[in-house]
Amino acid sequence: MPASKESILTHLRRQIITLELAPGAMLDEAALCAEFEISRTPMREILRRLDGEGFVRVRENRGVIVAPMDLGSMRQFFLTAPMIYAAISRLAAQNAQPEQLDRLSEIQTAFKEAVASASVEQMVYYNDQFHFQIGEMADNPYLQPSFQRLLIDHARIGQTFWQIDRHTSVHTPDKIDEACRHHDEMIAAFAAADEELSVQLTLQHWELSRADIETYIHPDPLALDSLMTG
Amino acid sequence: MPASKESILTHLRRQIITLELAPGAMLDEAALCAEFEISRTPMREILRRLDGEGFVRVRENRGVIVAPMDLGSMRQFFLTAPMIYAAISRLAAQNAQPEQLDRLSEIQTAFKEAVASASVEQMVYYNDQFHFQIGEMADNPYLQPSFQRLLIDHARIGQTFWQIDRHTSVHTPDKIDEACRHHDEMIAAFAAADEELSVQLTLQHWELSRADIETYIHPDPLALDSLMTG
DNA sequence: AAAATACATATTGTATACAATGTAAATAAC
DNA sequence: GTTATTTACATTGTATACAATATGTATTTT
Repeated sequence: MPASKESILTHLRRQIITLELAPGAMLDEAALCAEFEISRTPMREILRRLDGEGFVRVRENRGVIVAPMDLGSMRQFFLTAPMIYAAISRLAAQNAQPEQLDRLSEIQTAFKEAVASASVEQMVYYNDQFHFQIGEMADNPYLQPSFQRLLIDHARIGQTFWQIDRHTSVHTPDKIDEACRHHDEMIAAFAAADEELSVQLTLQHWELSRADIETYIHPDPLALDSLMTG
Repeated sequence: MPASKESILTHLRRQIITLELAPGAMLDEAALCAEFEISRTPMREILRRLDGEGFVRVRENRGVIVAPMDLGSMRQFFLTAPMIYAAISRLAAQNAQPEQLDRLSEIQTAFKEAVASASVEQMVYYNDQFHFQIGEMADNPYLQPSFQRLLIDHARIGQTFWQIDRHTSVHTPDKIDEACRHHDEMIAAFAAADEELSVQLTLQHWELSRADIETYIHPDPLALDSLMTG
């Protein structure tokens, strides 16, 4: 039984934000057709849609690659994210519908389960879903596309550093617990339609993430003398 | 000779922002194929790309329509535009390349010609191109998609009110001259990499546009007594 | 006569064959 | 031995036939 287009889109989006498909990786059209048991026409449509959403890049006559993550856009990412996140958060507080808040709580439950089971991939996925849902709540067709592009790279950058965490065992579960608490507080702020609190919490949440990433970009230098003399 | 895909995209984008294709209008796939002498496959790709860019909406099994302009998103438009415009402007001042500034000047020349020939459609088109180019200069892959969506509706709203202008003869060429002067000053500010001035001019430019539109939404009420007694 | 169903038609979506383009290996030229 | 050019192959793009879905009309039912 061939997969539905919607499910294939979801599957590929997930693979990309969890780095299961690496930035810059070539996507083989024929292989994907075989994998999902559909013909080239709808698969090409899916890939072009993912291009429109910023997940992949379709290059004329030269195949499709997963959207690269270069250092240049990293700078733009840190510059842009807080502004858009704050704006989305304010709008979410203004416009959140009860059913949307329920959905947000559901996602948060799934996120907590992922934290409990220490699955980095699941954590990244449900964290992304959590913020995506906030974007839905904001209900601003102009900001949405930028916000969603930020989420793609935020997930991928986060995944990168959380993976490093696992290897180095440097990881502080405190950070994740704090992020989780932020989520709970944000849900409450949205439900209370408290714009200022929503923005404030969102910026705190961003700062936590930013500082975490920065730690790995600018780590405390090694003690040179001990290396030289030890 | 069939038209190239790129030229078809440009053509349709232009028709949409100049309201030659009205918001909500049905696009007949077969008719477009005949018009541009290409088969359905590449035409469908074009329409889906335009969807990704926010020009049209592809509805599953129910055809393609020009992106509608409802009152609800109008509010979001006025809320969002100044923030994004200011951010793009600042980045453009930071990152503008000489060739990009040359191109911006070229577009401004074309805009002035449109003003001189009083062609509303041409004015809207080159004004859009002018701001689009500023978006290119900003070179921020995260903001670009939101900015471009704002430009689509800004062009269409502007076109709407300029057309009313023509009918009512209420129009003040001063406004257009002022917008034109803003453009010149913005070019200079970008060239000087003066971020603060760029942002300030952009917000002035926005305010001019906003006030102009508001005049038509909230016109001075008619003098009731003169109607009753006249 | 109004509502519901079934049918015919038009439109959209998918599969696939064919054409065009890019890539890489092999040969030729220097 | 290195660089060009040619040629074969793989991949991407396009046209078109066929399948599925929606829409509007005619027929039936109440």
